Amino acid sequence: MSHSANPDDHYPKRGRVVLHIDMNAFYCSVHEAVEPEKYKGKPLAVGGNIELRKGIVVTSSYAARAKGVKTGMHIREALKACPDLIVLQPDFDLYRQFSRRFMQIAYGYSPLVEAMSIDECFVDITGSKQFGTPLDIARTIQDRIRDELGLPCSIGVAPNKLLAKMASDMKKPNGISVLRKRDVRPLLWDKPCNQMYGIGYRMAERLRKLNIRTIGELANMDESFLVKHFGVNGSWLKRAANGIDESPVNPEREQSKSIGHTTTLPKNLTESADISRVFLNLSDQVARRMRRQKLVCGTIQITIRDPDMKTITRSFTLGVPTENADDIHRISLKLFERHWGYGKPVRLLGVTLQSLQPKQTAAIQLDLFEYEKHPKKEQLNETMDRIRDKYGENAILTAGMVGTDPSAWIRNHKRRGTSLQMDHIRERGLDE
DNA sequence: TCTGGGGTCCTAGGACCC
DNA sequence: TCTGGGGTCCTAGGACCC
Repeated sequence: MSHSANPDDHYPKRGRVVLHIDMNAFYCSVHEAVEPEKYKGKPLAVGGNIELRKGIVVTSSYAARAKGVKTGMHIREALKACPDLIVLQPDFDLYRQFSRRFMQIAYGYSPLVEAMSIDECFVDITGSKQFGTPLDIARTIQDRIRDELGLPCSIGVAPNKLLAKMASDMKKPNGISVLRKRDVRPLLWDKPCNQMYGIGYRMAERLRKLNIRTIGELANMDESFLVKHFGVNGSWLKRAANGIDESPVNPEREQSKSIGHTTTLPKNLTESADISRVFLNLSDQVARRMRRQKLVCGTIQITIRDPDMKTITRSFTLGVPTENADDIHRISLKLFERHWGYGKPVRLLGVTLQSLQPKQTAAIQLDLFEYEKHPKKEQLNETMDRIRDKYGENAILTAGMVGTDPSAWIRNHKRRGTSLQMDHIRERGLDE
């Protein structure tokens, strides 16, 4: 494996070694791993339900990609390109279990694991010499994820997060790529700017207007010129294009800053009864997710999208933070009525909780007496949460949640008993 | 008969306070 | 009649990411 007997030789004297693990076609791969006899090697897409106007490909398997299926494509078009495509509805509880398990494997080689999203993480292995060279460790992790979970992944090995992230992208699926600072010039400088992590469509356009098309051109720009045009972002741009990134791998992901749910409605809605029911279901689900993390929210934001895809948000800050679905429902409706009103059709509705803080600190900061004004309600919340954890979201429904209209689909998936919550990983780290 | 859903971070103006 | 400067919070929107 290693060319040198001493792994020491493969670690920098100064500086870090960072891995970026990127699961390949994650959602589809999970379904293939769980039911290989049905799905292994088949053209597969995880996507929305066309009947409910959610007909978009979220992820597709490599077999499907080979036939022209792409993320973001309408299911209809995907089926045109690949008639034998199997379309599956997403199962996020299942994905979260596998997410946790692959990160746990990485955690065996360093405590510095940062969950970046459900299918990606960074691992700082600067201090992991006892497990071998960086390449040894990357291979071991990749093998174990394949053997123990049945999932493919790509791994980037680099001196920082930015390069590790870009390295994991270079060989898919099942690749391992090393990207050192000296590789940046030959490998990245001739690539267009938007290939750089952190530069999206808009920024690339703005750069193009300044005649900056490649990462190399960006790297060689005058910093003061970039700062003049992009403010503080200017220095970041130049440093990134030169492969410089000091940001640490942070295993202690702070608590969530916001928790939200949005849903595209099966049909545009205008009626108050329908809209109220959708907000009730959204409020209920979002409040439950917040309580699971033992948080309360100070601000409630709603999202409204009209049939032309124009989206607005409106928010309201409470005097006293809450954890109750009915408070959230009441405020959401009030915001909707104040800023939109009935009769104007809406295509999508959402509820997002912000200004989150631990319930404990809220209770201390605020007058405890004021806060515990409704001890019975708190007990009721806890009891109902427990029952629903055990028997599924539909075990208890409040009046008004039930509807023949499919807004109820929001909670229409059963929770598995063994389901592991990403929320908990975030909250307590990986070694709970 | 277009274009899902979950986030983070940043900006910018106005209110309000000192 | 003119009018500083700093700071925080709230609100709305936009860019970017997976």
